[in-house]
Amino acid sequence: MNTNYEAYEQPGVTVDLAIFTVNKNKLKVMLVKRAEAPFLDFWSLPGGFLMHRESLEDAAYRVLTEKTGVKDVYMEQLYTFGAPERDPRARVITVAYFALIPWENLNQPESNKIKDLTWYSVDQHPKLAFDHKEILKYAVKRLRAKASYSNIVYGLMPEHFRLSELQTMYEIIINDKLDKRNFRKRMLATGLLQETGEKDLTGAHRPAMLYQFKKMEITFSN
Amino acid sequence: MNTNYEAYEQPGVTVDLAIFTVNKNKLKVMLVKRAEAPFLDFWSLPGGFLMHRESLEDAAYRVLTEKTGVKDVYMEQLYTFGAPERDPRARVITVAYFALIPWENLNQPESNKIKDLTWYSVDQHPKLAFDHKEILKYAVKRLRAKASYSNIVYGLMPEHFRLSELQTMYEIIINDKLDKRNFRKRMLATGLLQETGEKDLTGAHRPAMLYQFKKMEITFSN
DNA sequence: TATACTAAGTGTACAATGAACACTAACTAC
DNA sequence: GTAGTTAGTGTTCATTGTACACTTAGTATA
Repeated sequence: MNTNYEAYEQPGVTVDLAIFTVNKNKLKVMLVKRAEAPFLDFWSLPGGFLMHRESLEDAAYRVLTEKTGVKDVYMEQLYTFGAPERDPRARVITVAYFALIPWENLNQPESNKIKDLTWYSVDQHPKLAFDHKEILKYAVKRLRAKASYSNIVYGLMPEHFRLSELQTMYEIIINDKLDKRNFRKRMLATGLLQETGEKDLTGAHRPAMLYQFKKMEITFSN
Repeated sequence: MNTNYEAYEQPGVTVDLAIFTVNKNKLKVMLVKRAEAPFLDFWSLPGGFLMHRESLEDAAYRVLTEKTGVKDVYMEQLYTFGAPERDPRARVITVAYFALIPWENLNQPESNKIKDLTWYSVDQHPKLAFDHKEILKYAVKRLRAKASYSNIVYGLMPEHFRLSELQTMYEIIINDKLDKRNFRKRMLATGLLQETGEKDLTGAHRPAMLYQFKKMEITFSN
């Protein structure tokens, strides 16, 4: 590695986040409204500059916590975008992360629907600043891919849930219908689920057993 | 995204490459000897600072071509490493790439065994500068994983090859033995291989059909 | 209080895929 | 011409994935 530190004026380094949740049967992503140029008043993914003594992951986590108030969420590095003209004012490269948050864990998210932060359906969002459309597209692709071979979807579920809710979550992410019996067989066979003993008595129908995840990492995360 | 460009002194941005090849039945990675501090005389992955009007991928490709003289190789972004203390002198974040080159495509690689560039077996290499040990480990992990669900191994094969050579290549990468008949069935079933019509007559045994890849992209690359 | 409505919960048969396994063919060397 | 070496080829069995329909347990309401 060349260590001639003075050779080039160094680019800016930011992190940007695709923070996903699911609400009303739609996969949604957090967008914030820009308050300054460039792209004034455009929507963008939340992000920020990397601080001095901060790792990339810490920076991403900082932005995440600032915007959501939530800790202890699933997050992973997505990709680093560095096209020379991606920011019209200066050379800026951005390390993109994606994160998953259960809708239930967001603090009164409806009250956040003030003008500068909101949740948009991923397939129906406004024009985005910078190359954020591309970043979002890549994040959705990664999420959909991982949903089919890992248990990443767990990151979107509340503490306790019915199996039918879990199935619906999978269906929303992979955008396809699943067979109920096969789904249940497969999920229970993983050994990652645990009956809570409680039942969900809402609705005019047979009550459902509530499940939770056994405490462990999300598998196959890399 | 915060665009207060003047807020922080910006870190340096480099690219580093894990360039793999296979020779003498060993997976090898290119290492270069550092000619300056820090880590003077340590071995490291080849890399360099990002230039002004250059995309990250162009920078990686530039380093790759400088070091190998080879174009038209498989390369993908691996991960971005940004721990605050990874470079003892200044804040530097690095975007790591990995690349695959068939040994046959390297120009007289033996003559490169001058003191500052060589190929080391990935499981038997000297102490590396910076966090390059971690980067290399991550790259090997990614390569091994992808070998089992994609045709990424193609990137290591010469133009024409015997099926037994392809099998050996897989075995080296995944570090396990494969069944000959099942392997051939599976490979031919992909439809990605084409007989060249030529036979390899070397050796005191039945000659082998030579194959080539149909001209197309490596699939499942992301 | 009986009937309609709704989502929960359950098993089996068939197809597709993956894994194990051994002999014959075609050449060279001696 | 005999020994040595790698190329090339199918079948059986186990495992996994897929398709598919009825009964159960509650609520709502007539």
